[in-house]
Amino acid sequence: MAESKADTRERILDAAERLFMAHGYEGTSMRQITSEAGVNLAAINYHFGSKESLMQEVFRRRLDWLNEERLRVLDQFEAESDGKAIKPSLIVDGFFGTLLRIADDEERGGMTFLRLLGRTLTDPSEFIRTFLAHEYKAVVDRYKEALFRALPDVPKAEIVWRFHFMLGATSYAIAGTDSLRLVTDWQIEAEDATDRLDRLVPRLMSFLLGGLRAPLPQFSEAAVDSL
Amino acid sequence: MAESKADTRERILDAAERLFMAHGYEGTSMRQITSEAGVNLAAINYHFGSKESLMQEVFRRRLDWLNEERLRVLDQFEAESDGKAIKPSLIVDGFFGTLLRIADDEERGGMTFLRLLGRTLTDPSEFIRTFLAHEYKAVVDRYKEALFRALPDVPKAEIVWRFHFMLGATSYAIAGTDSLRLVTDWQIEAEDATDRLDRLVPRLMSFLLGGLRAPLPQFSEAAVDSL
DNA sequence: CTATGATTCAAACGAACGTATGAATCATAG
DNA sequence: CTATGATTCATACGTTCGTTTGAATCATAG
Repeated sequence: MAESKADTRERILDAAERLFMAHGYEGTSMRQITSEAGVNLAAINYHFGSKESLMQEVFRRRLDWLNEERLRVLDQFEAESDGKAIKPSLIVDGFFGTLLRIADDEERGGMTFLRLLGRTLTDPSEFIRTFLAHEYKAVVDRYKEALFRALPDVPKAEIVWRFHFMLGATSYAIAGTDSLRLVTDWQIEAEDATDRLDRLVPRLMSFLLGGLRAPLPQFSEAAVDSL
Repeated sequence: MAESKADTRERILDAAERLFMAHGYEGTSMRQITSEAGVNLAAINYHFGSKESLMQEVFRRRLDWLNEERLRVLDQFEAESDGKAIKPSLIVDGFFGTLLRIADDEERGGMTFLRLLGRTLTDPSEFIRTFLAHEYKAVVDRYKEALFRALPDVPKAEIVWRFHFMLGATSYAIAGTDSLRLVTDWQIEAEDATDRLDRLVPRLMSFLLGGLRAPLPQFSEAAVDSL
């Protein structure tokens, strides 16, 4: 019984994860989900209550581990650095590297979940954004604090902005991997898929760290005083 | 007559732009649009043919100017640099700065259009992505070429990736300005809105250039040969 | 074996969706 | 002023949406 229940629930979650990634929340119907999962239409409302709750559960299933792992990694860095600030490259890797390495980990959602997450960060639906914001807040706050300590000469506002920029570059890098690839449409040498994934992490890391450590911007004319 | 027609068309486009930005394409109904525009429900199908065509017209109205301006700026840089490569900072400003300065230009769509564009780059809807890709291709190709010449020591594949990352950071910076602000939730000093916008451009430019000029990534073990 | 609670199922609900229609209204040309 | 073509309008069409319902089926406990 418990197995059947868990089975149906997981089949629904898997199908929903894939379809929400491919067509978005509004663009995916419950009939598509239950059809792809091979379960009855009413199963979603029975097991999750509503489409919204299903969406939240799709994320919670993956984010619980991700956020715990991110905190665990940061704890470990802090324990190993006895009092001194952690290197920015380690902090960035703890947050973004931990996320990106899910790509190879089908158990944790793989590329499907990564793309879903990347796209959802800019999703227009109100309840999704508030849910994600709430889910992320604690972890982001800890990483921000770590960056403040690691870069004492950089104004905090600047660090927050750059964290924002890093989030954007990362989410777009994974969400757009085959959507807006058309835009850039690299006639570049066609690295095969695995290559591309293996190399994405170091490539993105270099970019993020370069941006994080870039020279501070010069603001024109007025309003320079507060710096 | 022509005025009334143009008026209705523009009222629809304005309302659609705002609502698509706020709720997404799938999340916005034709009844919401016509209601907000103060026109009859059938007006959209009469003037645009379908909801999809309306969406395309919403973008074309803004992108036509943006793409022309980007090409114009690049042409000018090339003319002024007689033969020599253009500085990366100018190229980046030509592409991303030109975009971001729309924020202050209500005539060209202002923040509403910027947010819509940022969100749409990762939109799940198939036809939207193909439309945008087609609309962007020519301009992106010219800017890529300019970057290739400006950074002859950086492998082309790397430049293409970093262009991708810059696109992501930018679109997220504008799309998420009040959505995922919750995530970062800066208790930082509350710069007022105009300040924030004035400073966003130089802040983002510093970040983008830092990322673009970052040290090249080191790939682990195998597959380093092709570099 | 029987009873009980959990799960699945087919079927239907009302609401909202994008689109189509034909008459009414409008502005202009002759 | 009248005729013509463009625009607006109220209304309806057929689908699809998320959700609900009550009976059928299943697994386990007594």
